[in-house]
Amino acid sequence: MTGAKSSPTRNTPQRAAVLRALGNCQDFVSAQMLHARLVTADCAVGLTTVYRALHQLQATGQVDVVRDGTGERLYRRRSTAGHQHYLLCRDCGRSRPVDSRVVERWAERIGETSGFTDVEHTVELTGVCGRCRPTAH
Amino acid sequence: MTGAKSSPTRNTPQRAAVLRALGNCQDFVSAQMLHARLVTADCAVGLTTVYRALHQLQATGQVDVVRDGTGERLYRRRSTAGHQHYLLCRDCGRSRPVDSRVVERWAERIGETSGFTDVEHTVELTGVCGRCRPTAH
DNA sequence: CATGGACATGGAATTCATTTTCATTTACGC
DNA sequence: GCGTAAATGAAAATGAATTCCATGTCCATG
Ligand SMILES: [Mn+2]
Ligand SMILES: [Mn+2]
Ligand SMILES: [Zn+2]
Ligand SMILES: [Zn+2]
Repeated sequence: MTGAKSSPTRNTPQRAAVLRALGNCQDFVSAQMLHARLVTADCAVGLTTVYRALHQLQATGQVDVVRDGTGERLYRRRSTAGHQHYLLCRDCGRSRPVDSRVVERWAERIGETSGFTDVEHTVELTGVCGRCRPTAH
Repeated sequence: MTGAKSSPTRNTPQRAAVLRALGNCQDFVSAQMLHARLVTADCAVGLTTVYRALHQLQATGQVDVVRDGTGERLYRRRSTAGHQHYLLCRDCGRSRPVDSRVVERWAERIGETSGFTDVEHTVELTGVCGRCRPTAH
């Protein structure tokens, strides 16, 4: 087995701050945005540490990660345990979870029949939300 | 309608070279890889031009684009007209198209029922192909 | 209380794909 | 051939993400 090396994690105020700031965000935020907020707010945290914290949170399944159009990673705290996919507004970033059971089964089936192992999937939906839609004249 | 601005395109040897090089590739390649090949081969093309050519090809639906684990964009000439999704080997990059009709319908339905407009989707599958799978002892 | 070592931090420097700039060249309708 | 908009490409800029590394903090031990 690949040595199940539980990431050794100490509780530091910085990590707490990152998690807290993440909790205050309604929607997906980039590491940079998050860092900017933290600098503005009470507890300043280094950008490097923000990235490290986000990596850990991802590794332990506490955040969902998506990529925006430019490839930048966006993070969002995962409330309900479990895998989720989202529909994101390309303009404002607003997001909503979507029911992806159909896709999960589809991906699973491909994993079983493809001859590939460890099949993982990325599914992202983007659109323009009601608030961002230009009202017809 | 959104002004159907047909990209005015002149026929240049560079663009031809990019398209030709792309045709010679079995699988997804990055702009950088493609550029490296072109430099080695007969017809050298500037990196900038490679990027520009790929953008056009993407805009006109002549290539499929995916992102690898690091977010780098990979391109592949689209042989059969129409939308495709792929299962990629994380180790060697080998790819195979997958039947995604289920997902297409799913995405379409979400587009209709979500209150979002212009819903687009990204679906990527990655795994480890037979050739890359470490043989059990 | 030291002392030590493992873990953490964060500013600076680095990496690297992609984009921008801009002076120069080229394709092509007339 | 001419004129000009389009295209090219070298160099510089951009920007997210990572790596370096000197410094700081936690904690188990004696
Ligand atoms: Mn899923
Ligand atoms: Mn599709
Ligand atoms: Zn919106
Ligand atoms: Zn492989």
